[in-house]
Amino acid sequence: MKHQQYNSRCLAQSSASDHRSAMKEIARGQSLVTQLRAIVLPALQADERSELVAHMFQNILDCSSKAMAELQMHQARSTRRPDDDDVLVDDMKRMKKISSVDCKNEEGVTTAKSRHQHKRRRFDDSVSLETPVPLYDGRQWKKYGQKHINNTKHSRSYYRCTYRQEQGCQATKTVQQQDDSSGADHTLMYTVVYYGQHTCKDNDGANASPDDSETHTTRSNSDSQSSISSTCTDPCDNQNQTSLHDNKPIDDKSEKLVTKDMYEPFDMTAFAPFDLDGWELDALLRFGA
DNA sequence: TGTATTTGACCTTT
DNA sequence: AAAGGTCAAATACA
Repeated sequence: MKHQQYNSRCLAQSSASDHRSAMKEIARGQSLVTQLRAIVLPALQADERSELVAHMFQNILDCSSKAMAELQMHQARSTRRPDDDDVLVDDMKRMKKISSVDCKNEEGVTTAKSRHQHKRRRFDDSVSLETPVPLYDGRQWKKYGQKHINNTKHSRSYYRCTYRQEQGCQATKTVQQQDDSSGADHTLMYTVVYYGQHTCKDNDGANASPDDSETHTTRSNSDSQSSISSTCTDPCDNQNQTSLHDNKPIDDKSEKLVTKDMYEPFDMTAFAPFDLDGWELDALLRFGA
């Protein structure tokens, strides 16, 4: 009996590790497809075929996302131990505690306490990948914070799905430039960690109103050291910010490149290099070179 | 003027 | 107490 329990636990553990390595591979595949898309799409002319290619890239990414979700579900099941029930109970208690303080004052205004109840996220709920194009993943993200992380040169940026409010999509991600990212090939690499699954239905833009199509707008801001665009253009790097396009330096105007509709799969202008942020263009061109 | 981003403050977890 | 995650007022931009 004990032997049987031991065996089933071993099986569960090996299966969990299988899942982890499979998830890693899928994440790697996603990263590669994303990078490939970033190279291929700008090179195509805006015609029906390029739309088809964009659509196919999106489908590939959607498939791998679904596979990832399946694996996560299986992993959650296979690694679940009896004492996890205690954890669940503990979490429930905590939730109750949170909701109990989620009160409003007499004027009906949410208090500071209720606003700032948030649990630290669990790393095992996440999928991380490395990419030179951290925002170019076919999803629409809205930045909600940035934080300097200990022992790292570059700050971490926090993004959540644009459709969080409209559709309650809980997907979030963090993006952080790797400290050792300026290697021999000068490719800036970013670590992107995804938390939660997208439950929104917008990704082909079909359900989004035209006004919603743009969410990722970054700008260079001389008096601030943040934003993703300045993650790679942190104060130390600012001088190095030159456009690699035709090796021309960025002028004042192009320094404020705005990415409009860059995640709109069927809008081919979205993939035009000039629609990319300076840092993205930089990463893209370096990677493509 | 509306919207997105920045950034300091606040909160939870470790 | 330190670190990480989130909020929301301030700010910047189109």
